[in-house]
Amino acid sequence: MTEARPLRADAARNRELLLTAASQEFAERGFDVSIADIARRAGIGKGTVFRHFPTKDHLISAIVIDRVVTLTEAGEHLLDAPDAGAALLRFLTTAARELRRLDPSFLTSAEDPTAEVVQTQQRLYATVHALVDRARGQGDLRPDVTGTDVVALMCTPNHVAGCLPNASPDLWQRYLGIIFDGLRPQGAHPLPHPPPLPL
Amino acid sequence: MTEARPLRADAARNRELLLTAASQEFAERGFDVSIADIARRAGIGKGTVFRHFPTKDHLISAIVIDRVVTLTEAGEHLLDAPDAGAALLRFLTTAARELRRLDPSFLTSAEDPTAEVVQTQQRLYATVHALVDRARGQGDLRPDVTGTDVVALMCTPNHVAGCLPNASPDLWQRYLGIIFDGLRPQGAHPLPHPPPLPL
Amino acid sequence: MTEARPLRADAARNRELLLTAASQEFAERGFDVSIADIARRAGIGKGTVFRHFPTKDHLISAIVIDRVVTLTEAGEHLLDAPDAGAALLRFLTTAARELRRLDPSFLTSAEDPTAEVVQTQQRLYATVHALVDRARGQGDLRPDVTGTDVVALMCTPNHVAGCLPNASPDLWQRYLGIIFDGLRPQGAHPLPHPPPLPL
Amino acid sequence: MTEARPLRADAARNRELLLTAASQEFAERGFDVSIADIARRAGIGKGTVFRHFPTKDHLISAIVIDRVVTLTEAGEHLLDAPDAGAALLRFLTTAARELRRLDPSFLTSAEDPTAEVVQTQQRLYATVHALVDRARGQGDLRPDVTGTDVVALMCTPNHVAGCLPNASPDLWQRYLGIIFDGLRPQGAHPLPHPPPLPL
DNA sequence: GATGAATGAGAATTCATTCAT
DNA sequence: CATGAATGAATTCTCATTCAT
Repeated sequence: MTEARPLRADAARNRELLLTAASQEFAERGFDVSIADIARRAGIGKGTVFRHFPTKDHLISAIVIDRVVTLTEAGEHLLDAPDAGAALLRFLTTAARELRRLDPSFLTSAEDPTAEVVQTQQRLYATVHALVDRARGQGDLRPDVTGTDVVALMCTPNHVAGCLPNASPDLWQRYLGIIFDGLRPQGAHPLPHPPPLPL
Repeated sequence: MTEARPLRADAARNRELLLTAASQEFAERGFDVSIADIARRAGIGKGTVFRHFPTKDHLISAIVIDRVVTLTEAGEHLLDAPDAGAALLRFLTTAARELRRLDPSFLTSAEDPTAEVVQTQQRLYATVHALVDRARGQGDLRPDVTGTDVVALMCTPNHVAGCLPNASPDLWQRYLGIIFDGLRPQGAHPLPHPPPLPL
Repeated sequence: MTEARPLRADAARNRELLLTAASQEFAERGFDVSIADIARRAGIGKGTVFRHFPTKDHLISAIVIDRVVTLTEAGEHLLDAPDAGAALLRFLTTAARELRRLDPSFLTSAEDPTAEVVQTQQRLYATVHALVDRARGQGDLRPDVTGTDVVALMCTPNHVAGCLPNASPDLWQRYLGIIFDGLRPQGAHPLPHPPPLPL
Repeated sequence: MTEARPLRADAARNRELLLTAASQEFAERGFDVSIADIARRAGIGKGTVFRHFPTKDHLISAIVIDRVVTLTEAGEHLLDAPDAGAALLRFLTTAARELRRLDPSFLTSAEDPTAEVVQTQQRLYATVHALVDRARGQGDLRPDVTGTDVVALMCTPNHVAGCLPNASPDLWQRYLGIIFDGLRPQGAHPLPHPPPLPL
């Protein structure tokens, strides 16, 4: 689903180094880091980056897609869990861990999204919607919250933690706790704005 | 401690035009907009921007400081309000409206913060802490949430709304509602991570 | 027809330096010279080139257009000359002098030609066709040669001379003489291939 | 003086594939095509290209030399033809067909020409001079034209045709016809510039 | 020998910043 | 003071060439 021809051993290793370095740089410093910095961190040449990904955007896409697919698969497994509320919370925990600062806006706002991007997106959305519907159905989620809301909220815990310097690396868990409490039906106040259009 | 020399009338007017234009550009397109675009929008020359602010970062600082001061003053006024919970909510509403995409991380993460930056920051933090303490004291806020948490959460509603393409300009209100519900004491679940160090 | 707002004195001077340097570099080394080389030769910064012309192609266009317009105007004046054959020869002499190695293929093969490019082209073609028709009408040109042929032949003398190392700078005149003799009706042999499509 | 060691069968085959592909690419798209494109067209690896030719320039040289040798041999055969004028025309026809866009300027303008290059060049020049002398001697060529002139004119027909977009692949024949008429003694006008130095 | 992955010099282009007008 | 022209560092991307497999 991702690879076609088997990569040579060294190329595969470099690809991993590259993806790791890029992931970290993107997570730490956002998508504006230069390819040169990524290459340096990966310990490979600048040109090698472009051999693996024809464009910086392709690299970003690949990383985001990889994370999103992992996340989506985790979500799909959670659809079987008996406790739908706990499943949603676990999903959001995984989301925060996987996505870090790679907010899905990159997926949604790509200029001319690849078929792969579109499909990845939709699979994610469908999964989130299903998780949300189940949780709502079991009374574990406030009724006025939609799947699209939850998609938008996925990266929030990291973003909040990122606002604080010297934050502990797990601080996001705290904010996920707060936000998830805001999503529970108990003590929910009516929301002042209608839900966003579905993606 | 702050600059005091009176500006010539036209210079003062240009400064206003510039600040307005920069505010809007930053809010709409982030800090990556070019100085040229800002100058064009302000209807002034690029060089004039640098006469008023020696550096793009200084301009950003000035804008952020301006917003933060406005916000802080609003917060200070709200310290008198009888209903501390409502006051905090009103404060966060103002914060979302004022700050848009200018998250305070710019303040907290500046390389070598000016005295002015530091002071602005601290006045804001003090105010938020006071608002938070009052709300907590009145039982309107869950007891395990700190002022620092609320500082970090200030920009969240905008950030969430920004994850959705074609979002209504007021969509942040919806997410503020959710988050604020998460901050209420009713139905709060214990948080899995201790609070961050105070700023 | 070329400029709109009057340029500042120094900018105008730099523009001239730039156009001159670019002309020479293009003429001597073809369109592949780097912008850096052109800037160096002009004694200006690389960035300045892009202030004057948003793109390398725009610079090339500007130069070619300038030359072609000059040439076209010369051609238009020659339409009044009594001796149409001599007029055509004089036109081709001017063409060789003006165009050097900037063959019109740049005009004809631009990706998405500007309105200005298209218009410049067409004015040139119309002029050449008129000159050719007049010369043919007066019996100074072999009847099987078209205006399009002459357009294509315009840069030939320079190209031939360019094949020889250490050629005298006026050597092209020799090859224009030979080619022009080939265009005369006297002793013309039937051509083995039909004329090209009109441009 | 030329390499003699026998190539392994497959290596010899690859060399042929490479030369063919490179010839075609150079002829169709000029010397700027990338080695990668040539290798792809030849169906061999990029590295193989460099095993056969240490440098892109060496490859170009080899191609040009190959063509020029072929052409020279054709010319040498034509020295026996009874009609020297027709022989020269046939030679120029072959030249246009063989050289396409590979103008001899590559030979003459190489940085530090190989012994092989020099020798190839000189054998060509000698042949052209001989053909020209014979033709002139038989009264089939204007007396003021030299062998060097003809060398320089060899690629002209292709160059002219190349100035027109969508030209028929044989359009060069038309321009060879015109140029050859310009080389005939009938109706020749005195040339305005002395002949170039012999090569 | 053949292959294609890796490399880094160089190209076009952008943009914060400086400085002549 | 205001302006916008000039500058060069930094960025993305290409491609000849080298080298591990």
